[in-house]
Amino acid sequence: MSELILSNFAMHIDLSPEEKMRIVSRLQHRKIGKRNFLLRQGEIDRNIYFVNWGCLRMFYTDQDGSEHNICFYPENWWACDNVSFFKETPAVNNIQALEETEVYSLSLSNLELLFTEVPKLERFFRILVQNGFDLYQNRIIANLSKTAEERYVEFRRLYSGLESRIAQKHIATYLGITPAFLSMMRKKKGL
Amino acid sequence: MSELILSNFAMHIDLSPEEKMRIVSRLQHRKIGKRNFLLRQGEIDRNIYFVNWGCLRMFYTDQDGSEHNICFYPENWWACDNVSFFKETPAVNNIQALEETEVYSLSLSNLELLFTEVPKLERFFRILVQNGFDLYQNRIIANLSKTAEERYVEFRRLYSGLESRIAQKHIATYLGITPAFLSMMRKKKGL
DNA sequence: CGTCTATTTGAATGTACTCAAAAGCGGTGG
DNA sequence: CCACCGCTTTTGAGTACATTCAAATAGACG
Repeated sequence: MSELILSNFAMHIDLSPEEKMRIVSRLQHRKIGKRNFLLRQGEIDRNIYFVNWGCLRMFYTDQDGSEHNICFYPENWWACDNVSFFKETPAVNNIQALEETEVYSLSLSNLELLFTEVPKLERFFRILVQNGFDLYQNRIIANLSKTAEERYVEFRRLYSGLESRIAQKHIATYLGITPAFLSMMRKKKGL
Repeated sequence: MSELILSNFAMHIDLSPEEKMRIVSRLQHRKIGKRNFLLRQGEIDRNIYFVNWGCLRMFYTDQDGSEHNICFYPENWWACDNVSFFKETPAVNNIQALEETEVYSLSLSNLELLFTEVPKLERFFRILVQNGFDLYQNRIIANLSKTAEERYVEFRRLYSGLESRIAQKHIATYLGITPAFLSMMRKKKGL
């Protein structure tokens, strides 16, 4: 039942059967119904989540009450508000399930225990943070230099297959455009 | 001569005089002339830089050859292409001096040695990475939800006093607008 | 002082937004 | 299983934000 997360670890580090067992024994396991929250603005993010199936989103709510999607997390992605989780400070973002979703989670204290038990994991999570950094940086570059249409194409490439699973209004706020404009763009391009 | 960098460390960790000495002894010291590069697209970023005085910028060059400023680093900031530095992979970005600049630098191997000598530094650099994450996340949110004018105001707040030191075209590409539009905006608002 | 680059200005254009209305779709209860 | 309600998507007209291009002006630097 935890094949996916183990194969995810295997992308960056080799684990012995014993190490795998140690890790699995520390994992919490949980299902979240559609539209339910794993984290709300103002709370401290106490867990890092691995999505086994389903899909999460992280979003920010501005002064006007408009939501802006920062990131999607379909199966095989790791979700958390990095800053809140590692610094143990109130999150500015929300994390919500877009579908019925199953996650494995690790609290910060369990993660730190695991780091002493399986030191290789330090490397894994460092890479994870770096990849997150990379993703954010690419996003900034895309927002600075690309049109909405190019960003849309990039979204489809990054989250291949996800488009048909989530509402267009969510894709629109991820791209930084209005749902109306996304709809028009799709029609024009026959996408 | 290294007061600024020591006060920078002191923002997050307390160091004994001995620890300070160990750190200072590992620092490289260097001056870079205006318009010179510390890192070019495709190279591996071998150092993390602390700006003692002067100003650096990190920018990305797209297919058309247009430059997009990702970040500025005036005095008391740490500059590096995080992903390239920690993963030792070719950088997609450039780092260049906008003014005659003095930096202290640490190679990855020296940094790792320092981590064993002064373990507190692990905490410091973890916070540094988290702050970088935070900055990037705010930038994404700003790009998704704010107008050019609001982003401009945010830039002036974040980099207080920097505006008068650097070319407007650099501010424009940081904001994701054209120099012409920035000029018009400034005039209209009497900013 | 001259050259080169940066900034300003203006007109025409394009990209994306707002608002409002209509159509589509999904879930829920009878 | 159908009908209805609420939310999402589509469509269109009018508008605002930001761009391009070009020319004029101002600044920086050798």
